[in-house]
Amino acid sequence: MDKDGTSAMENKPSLNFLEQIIENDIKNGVNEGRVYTRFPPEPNGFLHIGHAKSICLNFGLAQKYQGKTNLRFDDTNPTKESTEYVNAIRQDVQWLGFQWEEPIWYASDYFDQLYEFAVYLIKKGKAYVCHMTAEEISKGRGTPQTPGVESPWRNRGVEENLLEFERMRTGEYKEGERVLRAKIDMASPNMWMRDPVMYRIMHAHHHRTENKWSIYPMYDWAHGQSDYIEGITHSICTLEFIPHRQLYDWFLDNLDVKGIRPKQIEFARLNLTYTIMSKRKLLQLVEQKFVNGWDDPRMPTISGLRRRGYTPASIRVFADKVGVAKRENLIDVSLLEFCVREDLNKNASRVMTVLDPVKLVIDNYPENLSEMLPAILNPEDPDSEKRMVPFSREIYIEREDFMENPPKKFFRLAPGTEVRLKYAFIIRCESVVKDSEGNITEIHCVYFPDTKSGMQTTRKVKGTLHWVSIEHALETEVRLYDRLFTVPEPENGAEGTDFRDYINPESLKVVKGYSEPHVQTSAPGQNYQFERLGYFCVDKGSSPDKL
RNA sequence: UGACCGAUGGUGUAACGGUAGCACUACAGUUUUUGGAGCUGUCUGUCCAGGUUCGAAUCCUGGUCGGUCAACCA
Repeated sequence: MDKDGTSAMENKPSLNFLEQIIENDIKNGVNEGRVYTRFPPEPNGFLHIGHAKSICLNFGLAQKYQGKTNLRFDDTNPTKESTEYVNAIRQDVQWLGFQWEEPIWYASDYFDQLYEFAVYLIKKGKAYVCHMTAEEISKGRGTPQTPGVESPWRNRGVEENLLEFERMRTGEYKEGERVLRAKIDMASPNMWMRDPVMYRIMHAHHHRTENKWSIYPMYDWAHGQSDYIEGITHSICTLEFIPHRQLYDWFLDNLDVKGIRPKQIEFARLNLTYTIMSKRKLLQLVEQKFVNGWDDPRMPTISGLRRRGYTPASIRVFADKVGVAKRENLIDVSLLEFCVREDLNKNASRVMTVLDPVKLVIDNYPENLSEMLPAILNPEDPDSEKRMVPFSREIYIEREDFMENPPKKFFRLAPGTEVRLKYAFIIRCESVVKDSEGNITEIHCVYFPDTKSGMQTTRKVKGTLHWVSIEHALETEVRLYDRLFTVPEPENGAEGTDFRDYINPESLKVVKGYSEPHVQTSAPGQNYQFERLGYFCVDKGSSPDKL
């Protein structure tokens, strides 16, 4: 027994490090034991599978500890952001199955408040207006090994700073002429503490505040304060923000905040083999038309995965399985693929489709007869609905399901052998017809009427084939998606990365096939697990030529 | 050459001083009214060197290796 009175032998589910931090905070009554998280995307692109991990983390943690989660758009850089992205992101979060606390927040909601905070810091002598150029500031910052030098404007008076800051706001200066800086420590070993920029001048149109502002807060100045204003307790972000944490805390300390005090916690972002996860590069793929938009089914975006046929549940399970820790990771994309397969195998409807058809004639089946045979929509689901499949004398089977000279372990159709047609009868191959070049054009079989699916029979077969009645077949275009990239990832950096060297030409194939008529009545976006093909999504919601 | 973060099989992740477990991958077998389905099994792991301890993946010291940081991006 430990101090809590619980047995050490008990099989407690293990907690990840975030859960441990939170449980610790709850135990110690930090922020009254409340858990309030937020998901704070910048609306400058579509969300991808990496964001999905963050979404599942933030919303999942709040759910687990009876807390709440805000959706906040970090829209502090008007030149890169748009309402189009805002809408796409909202849709993706909802589709994943999460509901944020209303209303949706925007960092731009706090521009006035942030301005007041900045004035407060100026009055405390903790911030100043600097006239140096971006280049001068960067140079003055020094290097990680050597201290920076102080700006000549660093020690000017409060009144002058106030006046200058006001002029920045009213738009008197051109972009780059002035900047508001926090007055911290030019010799700090942490580069982000060497008088970081809080505001820069941008004469840009903002998607929400329009032309009201000519100064915009930097991420560091906006983020922690936004967290504070919203009452966020645990501000979860990725590892590259670790050096920013000191600054995050400095701002909060110097604003003398009271009440809920947010805490920044970092975790390792998701990396996937064969998958580009950088928004900048995804934007490049879109802009340079390597793909047809952010929601192209070959993209690792949430909307791309959705169109590809991924289910929200499969992505949530994936996010859970990859775990969360502080070390850099590279998850094998096959884990993601495993998660969809597992979900779809359990839940997706089945339908028979033949992609590379060869005609098969059942010689002893009546010529003008056809019958409807009952089939299960999903054999993995005991409550599965049934569908009726038409059967007739002439059918298509997959060309690869027949071999004239089969090797030993070939259990499908060959001259003289018997197989079952799924949901139908056992047949035996009697002969084949070939064209002048020796290609098989017809396979002739006999069937055994007393072997209809569900009947008792003593005949044993080693294989079962899928098939489609020619007369009833529906011509379908089947889209097969493979991974977009065949190598792990194009070299980092390199503005001019030529994706052509990496793109898998087989990443999208449109194949003509024949399906049973059931497909016709199905809903747009319906997932099917095609027998022997894995799954694909019948995406009737968009026109095929869009791809 | 500074500061910070990290290191457990091929890939991830657990074990919180007491049997190194789980999942994915790979491979093998088995099975089947189609499998990229099911079932069974196998392979591979605590970065190194010291120390503390009855006992170390875990604690300490020192190394090594990897990552991050010098946008008026987020």
